Amino acid sequence: MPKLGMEPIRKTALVKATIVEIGRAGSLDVTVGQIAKRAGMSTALAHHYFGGKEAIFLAAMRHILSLYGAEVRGALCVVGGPRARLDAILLASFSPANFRREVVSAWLNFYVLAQTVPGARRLLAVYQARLQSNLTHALRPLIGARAPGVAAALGALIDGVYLREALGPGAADGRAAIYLVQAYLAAELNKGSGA
Amino acid sequence: MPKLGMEPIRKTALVKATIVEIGRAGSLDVTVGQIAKRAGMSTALAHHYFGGKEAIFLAAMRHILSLYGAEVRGALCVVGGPRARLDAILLASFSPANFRREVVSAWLNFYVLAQTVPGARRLLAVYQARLQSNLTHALRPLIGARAPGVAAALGALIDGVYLREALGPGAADGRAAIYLVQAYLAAELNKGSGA
DNA sequence: AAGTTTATTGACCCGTCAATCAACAAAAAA
DNA sequence: TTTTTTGTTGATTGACGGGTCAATAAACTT
Repeated sequence: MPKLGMEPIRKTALVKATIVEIGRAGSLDVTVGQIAKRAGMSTALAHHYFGGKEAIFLAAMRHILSLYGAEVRGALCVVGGPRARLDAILLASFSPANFRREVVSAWLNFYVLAQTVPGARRLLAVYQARLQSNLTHALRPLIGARAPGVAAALGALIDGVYLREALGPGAADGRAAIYLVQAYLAAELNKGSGA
Repeated sequence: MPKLGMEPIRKTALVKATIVEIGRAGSLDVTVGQIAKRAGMSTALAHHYFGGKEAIFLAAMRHILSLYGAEVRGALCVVGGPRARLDAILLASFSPANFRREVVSAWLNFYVLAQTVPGARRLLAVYQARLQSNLTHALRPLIGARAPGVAAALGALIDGVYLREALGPGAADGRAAIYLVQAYLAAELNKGSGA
């Protein structure tokens, strides 16, 4: 009973199923069969629409990234002042959604993939550049020329804190992460006015 | 021509071969056969000494971690003042050895493994606790009670900077990483004396 | 009605891989 | 010297996984 216009539906179903399965496995050791089954179709169909396993993974990564991007954009377009913009970025970066098991697993494996798969590396560069740009714009009114450097550090700090929070012993707590990064921000802003 | 006392030799050969192969593959998609071949023995022997693939991986991770620990200890035992101790930790953390492809790959896959393999998670916790302890001890004379909090941030920053440097576009540059972290340190120390 | 495009699958092929085992070799112990 | 321990491997196995393909069926076109 093939209905027409199935392609986008199947593709998104596969992408979502892929993220879930990566979360379950904690790695990319996920078979096309598992993904297809969870998405409610045959393995052959998954191959038909994506052409191969790697393409499925990349589509899933793109999806994760676009979700995060949307969250940041959404948070940014509401608030006004530069300081509030920074907080909005932090809030979006450490939102509970980003600490779900599937998302954490996707990110970690994304890093692994970025070593060898050019597509993944490009995607990662896009994410980092966007974060850098957002942070720099928000920082510029506060610290002027020092903005790019601080933004770089801030971006790295966000990644590092995320890593530790996600792999830490207890349940991930976004608030603790935000608090920690805000303390760094306070130090940098203070330095600007003090020196 | 079996000589006696082969076990430690074979085991270290396997561990080193494992790290090399992980670096080559960029992932844990490495067969016992590849590892054994590089180590100059049969797959059966690898199984004989380690009992299974996961045990080989964990041994390799332990090796990476112990190398890093030794590097830090070595750097620490030479210098005197608290500020110099901090720099020593940074220097060891961002030494060229840590940016070799195999080491980067081992770390990234270590993170992935830590999600699901308890042994890997424990190992990671040990590393983080040791770093935290080293940093706190070095920071205490400089900023007193604020030391633990700043150490946590510093640890996260080190991980984050490492990640970006290792996955960045160009060749990894430890000096840039050190410079970035030192800028953060300056801000935090300045804050302490300024407020 | 005949032909084309889209959707879909079960079955299959080919390769790979972790793990096992039987067997052999040399040194050490008895 | 016989036995046991240690070292070592080739061959095998059992399972699995990615990818292909032929075949089927519904919808759309002419």
